[in-house]
Amino acid sequence: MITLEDVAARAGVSRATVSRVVNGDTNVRAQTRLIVETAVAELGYSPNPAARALASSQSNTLGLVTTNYRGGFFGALMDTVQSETELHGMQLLVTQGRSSAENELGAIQRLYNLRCDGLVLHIRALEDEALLKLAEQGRKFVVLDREVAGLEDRCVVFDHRSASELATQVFINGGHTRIACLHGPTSRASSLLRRQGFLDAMHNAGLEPVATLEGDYDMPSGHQQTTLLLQEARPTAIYCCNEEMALGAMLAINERGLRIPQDISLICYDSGERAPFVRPALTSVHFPISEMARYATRKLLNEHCEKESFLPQIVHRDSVRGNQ
Amino acid sequence: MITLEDVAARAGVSRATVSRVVNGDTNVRAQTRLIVETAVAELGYSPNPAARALASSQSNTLGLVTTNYRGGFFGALMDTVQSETELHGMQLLVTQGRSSAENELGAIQRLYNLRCDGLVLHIRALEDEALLKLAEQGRKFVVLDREVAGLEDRCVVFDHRSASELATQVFINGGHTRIACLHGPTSRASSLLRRQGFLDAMHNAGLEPVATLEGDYDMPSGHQQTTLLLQEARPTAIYCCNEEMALGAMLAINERGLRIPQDISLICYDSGERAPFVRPALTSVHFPISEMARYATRKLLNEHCEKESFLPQIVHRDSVRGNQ
DNA sequence: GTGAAAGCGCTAACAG
DNA sequence: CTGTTAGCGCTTTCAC
Repeated sequence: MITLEDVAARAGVSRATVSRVVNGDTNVRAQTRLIVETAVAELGYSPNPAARALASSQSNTLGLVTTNYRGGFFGALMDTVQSETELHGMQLLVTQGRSSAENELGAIQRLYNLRCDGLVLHIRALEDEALLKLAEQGRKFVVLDREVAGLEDRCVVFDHRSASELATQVFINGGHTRIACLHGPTSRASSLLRRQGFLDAMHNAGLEPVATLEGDYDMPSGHQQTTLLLQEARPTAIYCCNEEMALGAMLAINERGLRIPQDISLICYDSGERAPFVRPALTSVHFPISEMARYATRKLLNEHCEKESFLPQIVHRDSVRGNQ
Repeated sequence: MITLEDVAARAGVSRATVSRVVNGDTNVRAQTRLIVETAVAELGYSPNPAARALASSQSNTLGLVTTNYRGGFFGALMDTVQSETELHGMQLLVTQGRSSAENELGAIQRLYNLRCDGLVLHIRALEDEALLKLAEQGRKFVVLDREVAGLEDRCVVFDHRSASELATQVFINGGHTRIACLHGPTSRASSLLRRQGFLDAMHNAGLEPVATLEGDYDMPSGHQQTTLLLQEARPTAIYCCNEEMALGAMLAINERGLRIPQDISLICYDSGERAPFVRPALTSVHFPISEMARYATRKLLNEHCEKESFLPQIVHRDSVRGNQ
């Protein structure tokens, strides 16, 4: 392995100087810099991260902990956070919390033991107090898509309630009155918010929901709940709080011999993975997880980045009937 | 930060001894071990990976490079490789090759520069020669789901041809004669193999394919190709070379007012993400990527693990009509 | 603008 | 079985 020493010898300078040019220190004469740079190139030198980390007591590593790796927008999330991390010349370590507070905390501890310089947390199970305690210990982290009281400045949030309200409003504006909502587990704060947005919009329009059904954010539960719904009621519009459940709902609607949007209109929460690709393409309310993840990573790396807020937006596609 | 030194002082032993117990060296008296262990626990000591890596010139890190992070079975792949890596007390670094030879090589180099002890490569674009050259340079890696001539012992492979043959055979045994195949890009070796298996089975049965169509392994292309197919021909069975295209095919079939399996039977290549969850659940030929990934990781870590081979298996579900 | 020197926290011989 | 002693390759004062 080529070391700093080798490069220094080749260039006829000291190790300190090589270190300076490699790290972009400006206090080096242009000529010296050039000599060193050629030596680096000729030798194919690449700094040893372990030595660097040891000497500087910075690992140059960020950590990402998510609930799980499967489905949903995990790929997009990881992609975004990693791109941003690499843009800063750092590397990313990723771990999953496997949907339990215990595992999530374990993952976090592991990452800190690995000396990560900071963590992006996209977790659901771990309680606020644990996060608060971590902050007290001086740990550096940001929380993605979750509001923690007392940690507002570390949280990158999205207003799920008004996003849902907006989505529901599309139906209402289109003249729909018999509207159902298929939401996620009531054990999750963001599910509750999404449902609330729906209820608020209905209430403000003086409308009674045909039904509010609870699913698991997966396709089978979307299919099952919608099947039950269609047996008992005759909604003209269904609002699905994520894409997977919307796929399940589509299946159930098709099986029943009903058509979208002629018989039933559909809007879903959009992570951009599915909604544009099914037929009919689903009208949705966009959840800008990538943008949020990018901002979260920047925030972690750079204390003073200007505050951004993320507003829900409707993406009109082909699954809604009515005078939009 | 608590160091070895601190623990040594607390326990009244030398640093070397602490290092031994932390690393599970057996040459330590039980009593000494106990004292050290309590000191570790009381102080909350956790070894500094950078220092460790520097001193031992092993990073304790494995790398995984994949084509991309989105869809397909990436989540399962990453999950499996990481679990196996952590089982060995190591950590995993993941990068994507973004489907170009250049990027894939870049990702590999980056990971080696980061001093990864070994790499799991699940890549498509990079040419065999580049891989051969890497091997010559003494780089440690295994190749997942790809056969590289001259590197057979580092490759974990699956017989895509016979998997496809097996799948097609299910249709044939069921009495189908008008069978079409929707395969992936012919630029990819494994796509070609999957198509070949289909053609072989048809040929052996003395049957002429209704059509062989090329898609992009994504849902829109599955939808599009199937739509075209149904305009021009009337197959009773379609074999789809991945799940996403099968979803697209299902949509097209539904749109045409046809039913699965009454009018058209469907079988797909199965990565386990989708096929079991749609309605009707899709009969498929299982591609055991998780098992293969686990084996690949073990192989990377342990030179002498017994050879495993992975055989295609049919998972019967509800999308095939006929006397199976 | 550049060099000398002192570690960063750990592992790995080598003694004893 | 345990301690001593060198480094691992780099960053970082502090002089010059």
